[in-house]
Amino acid sequence: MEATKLKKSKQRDAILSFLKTRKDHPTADTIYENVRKDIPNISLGTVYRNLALLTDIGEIKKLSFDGTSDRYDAETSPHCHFRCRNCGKVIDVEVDGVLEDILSHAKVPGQIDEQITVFIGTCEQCMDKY
Amino acid sequence: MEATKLKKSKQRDAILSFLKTRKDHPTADTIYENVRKDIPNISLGTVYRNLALLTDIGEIKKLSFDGTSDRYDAETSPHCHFRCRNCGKVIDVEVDGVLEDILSHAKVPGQIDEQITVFIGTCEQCMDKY
DNA sequence: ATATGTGCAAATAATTTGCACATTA
DNA sequence: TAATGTGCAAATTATTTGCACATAT
Repeated sequence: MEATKLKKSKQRDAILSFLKTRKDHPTADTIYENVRKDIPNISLGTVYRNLALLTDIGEIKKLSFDGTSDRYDAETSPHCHFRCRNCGKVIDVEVDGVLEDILSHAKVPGQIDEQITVFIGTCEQCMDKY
Repeated sequence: MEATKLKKSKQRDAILSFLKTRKDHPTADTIYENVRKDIPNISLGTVYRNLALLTDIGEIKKLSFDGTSDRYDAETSPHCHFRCRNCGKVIDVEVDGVLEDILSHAKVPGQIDEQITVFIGTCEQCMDKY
């Protein structure tokens, strides 16, 4: 929360650039396993610390879902997510205009900084299986 | 996930009726502490088990937020939530019509069962403090 | 009687943190 | 060289689970 001078770190850079290559909202652990290929002795704690820091400064977004691990997203423009109850997959959903709409209709006792919309259901692949 | 015959239990009844008295989306632990007043030897495990069961059968809803404990809501009609980043409070938001709207605009590769919208920001009380 | 529910305590899973050392500005 | 970042391991927090006993049908 406090303004503190940022120093660059190769760990943070590696975490952010890895995250930018992915559109599937990986967990901290997946990020760890991947960044490790470049920086073998990076620790999971460092991954968590940097993800928290990047989230604080708005470079990335943290997505929390029911029960499971938090996921991270380098795409910060307004969009929604769809999560498959069956396979756990999380994908982006474009809903152009509707977010602004919902914001203008919502009577909220406070100031809104951010809005999260998640659709939950069954994805096409999983529906095909049954 | 499997259909299994439900037996009634006073613990489950107490949990559900307590939850119905609250509009502030309490955590499992808060529910535990309160139900305990009536059923002193109820265990936290039982509270979690029943909350999971009630969620499965759709009697209540489970809300997951950033980092903190899951919260539970006995109000199952469509509505959104507002969460104060500062004090953690979660309150209901009425957005009549907009949810249907967002659903009809969303192009999702699958079948949607449920939709969750959370506004995140600073509540009035917290804004006054600064 | 038999399936389902419970209490308890231990186990798990995700995330955070303290501390001594490393790195950046 | 002073502030910030890291690795490691231990600690914390939330939640789940195994098991023997209790309760509902």
